[in-house]
Amino acid sequence: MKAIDILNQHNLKRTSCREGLLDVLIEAQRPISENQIRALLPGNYDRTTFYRSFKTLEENNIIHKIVVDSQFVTYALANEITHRHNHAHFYCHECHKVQCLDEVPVMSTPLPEGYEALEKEVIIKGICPECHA
Amino acid sequence: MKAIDILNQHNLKRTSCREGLLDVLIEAQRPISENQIRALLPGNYDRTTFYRSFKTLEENNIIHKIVVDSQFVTYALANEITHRHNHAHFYCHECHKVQCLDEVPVMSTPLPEGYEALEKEVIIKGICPECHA
DNA sequence: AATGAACTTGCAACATTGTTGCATTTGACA
DNA sequence: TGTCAAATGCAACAATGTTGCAAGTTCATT
Repeated sequence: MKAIDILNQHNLKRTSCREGLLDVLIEAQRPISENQIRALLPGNYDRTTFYRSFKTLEENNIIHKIVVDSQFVTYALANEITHRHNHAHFYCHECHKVQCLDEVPVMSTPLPEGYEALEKEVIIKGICPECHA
Repeated sequence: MKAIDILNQHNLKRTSCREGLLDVLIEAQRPISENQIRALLPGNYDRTTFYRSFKTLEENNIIHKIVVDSQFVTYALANEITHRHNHAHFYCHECHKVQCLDEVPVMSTPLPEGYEALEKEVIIKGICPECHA
């Protein structure tokens, strides 16, 4: 699926910022930060535009945001899996990379009476395979 | 357990900021934000002092930080339960309150080969009992 | 192709959150 | 009470994110 198709599918205008942003995320295949995206993105977009693009894409469930820490936010393409199910994320303390664990099921947590769950964010922090000595 | 005792137990100096901060968190009995703490805290401490106090208290496992969103961070007292086990948090979209779900067990997620989990953050977002019509 | 309405962008200004270095003050303990 | 390490307040700065508005684009329709 190409960036242009995604935008068309959602009736969003095809602008170079949105298209570039999506291209970078498609290419990356894992969650990356705003700065990483900017480094990979040809052209120099205003921060405002960037944030507004993120917002639009997120509202349309095209991308999703992963808040690892208040100072470390990443974005990733949403796919059929991430779209339908909640899924866990892994953050590596060594290499600081974030991964979507699509294949890891997020157990439905039994909540006390009266609570209605709408979304669920799971972030597991530790050491990833690549960083294990 | 009073604020003073907690500080002594951890060999931390008893300063009015730390003591007040802990008093407010003990009183609140649920996670609250920096601004909420400040509103409840007599005296007017510098932001720097506040942040450094949070850091110290967190490093000593006296409090823990819950990042609901990059723009919404709360702090809560750590207790025996939260200290020993991972626990889930609930964020209500209506009243914007955060709760520690001490009694809700966080399932140990089976990770793919090679991943080592050290911490796990679970935030469930939805509607809390009080906000249900 | 040209038009036009609606949407998107860039800019300036601002708000919030968090950090660092340094001089001053405070707490703990002899 | 004096001493020293630790904590605080201040100033300056950095990063992240938002808003209003003027100018530029996109896209469907002539």
